[in-house]
Amino acid sequence: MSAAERALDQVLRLTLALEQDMTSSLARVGLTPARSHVLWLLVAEGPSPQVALARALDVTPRNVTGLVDGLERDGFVTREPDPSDRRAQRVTLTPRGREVADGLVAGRSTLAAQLFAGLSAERVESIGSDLELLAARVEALVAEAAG
Amino acid sequence: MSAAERALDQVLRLTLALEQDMTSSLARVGLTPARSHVLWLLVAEGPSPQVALARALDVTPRNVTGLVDGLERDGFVTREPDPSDRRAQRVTLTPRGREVADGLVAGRSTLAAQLFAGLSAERVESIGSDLELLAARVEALVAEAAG
DNA sequence: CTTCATCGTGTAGGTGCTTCATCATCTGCT
DNA sequence: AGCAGATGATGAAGCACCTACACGATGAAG
Repeated sequence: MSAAERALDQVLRLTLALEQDMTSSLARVGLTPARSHVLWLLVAEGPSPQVALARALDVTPRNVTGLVDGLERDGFVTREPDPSDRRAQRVTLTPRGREVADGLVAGRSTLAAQLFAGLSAERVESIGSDLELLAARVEALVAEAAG
Repeated sequence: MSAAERALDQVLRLTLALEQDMTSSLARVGLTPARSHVLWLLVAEGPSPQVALARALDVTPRNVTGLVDGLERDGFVTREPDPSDRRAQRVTLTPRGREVADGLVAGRSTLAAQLFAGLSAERVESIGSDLELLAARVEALVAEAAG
């Protein structure tokens, strides 16, 4: 097995472990990965119509309806009429939703700190740019495959 | 945003892109990620009882039943009686299944080569060990959370 | 030979995703 | 103003992946 294949294996191992870690962390606060993405967006963008969420998440609007259904049922968001478009539903964080969403942001910082603890700033920067290169290459492959 | 957070963002970006790339590649040969894992195992381990697959995949045996149902329906595997245990079903690759599974192995090599093309051997090794460190740390977090 | 563990699967259900159809509303063009 | 077509959200139907629980069949150990 080549060095590149070994490195790829480590990437896959990392992705698998990260997914497990994030899924279990989210479950502890009553969230799933997909629903947490919605909260994340709402923190970043503020109250948004569902179609905007669908575009940002790269999923169908129908799917956002379902995700928001779950978040609404669990008290994280509410649907409110959009003042500028009577067709649209503006999804808005409840106080509890904002609390949990802020926890997500904090959790991300904590995870970053744990992952790179004890590494010099230069090392972290270097790892970051390596990862950026890899990510860009995979994205290019995806774009190529799609186009 | 700290350097660590920026690096973590690149990890997440990489995982997202990789998932998209792999999912679409697999779809082209009529496979889903979960079903491809089963094929991958069958290549590595040879014909296996379903309970062994469940343990290796870290999912419930019931789930393996469903995955094998799909693979069987699509002609990738067959269920055969286990000669040493009449309760067990030995899952075996069909010729077509083996062909596709060999393609998966080849695809992984190709992807590794594309990802690390143009990088020196030392650089690839270095990236690999960085990734290994990160993966180990995340796995430690997962184990801690589970325990 | 009885008891207990194990293998696979039926049933039921939750989540995430899709396509297609539909209704209400918005928008641009005449 | 009025109409045609685009757009926002959702119902219906369906697939993939996963779970827990229950059960029948078989294995293994006393």
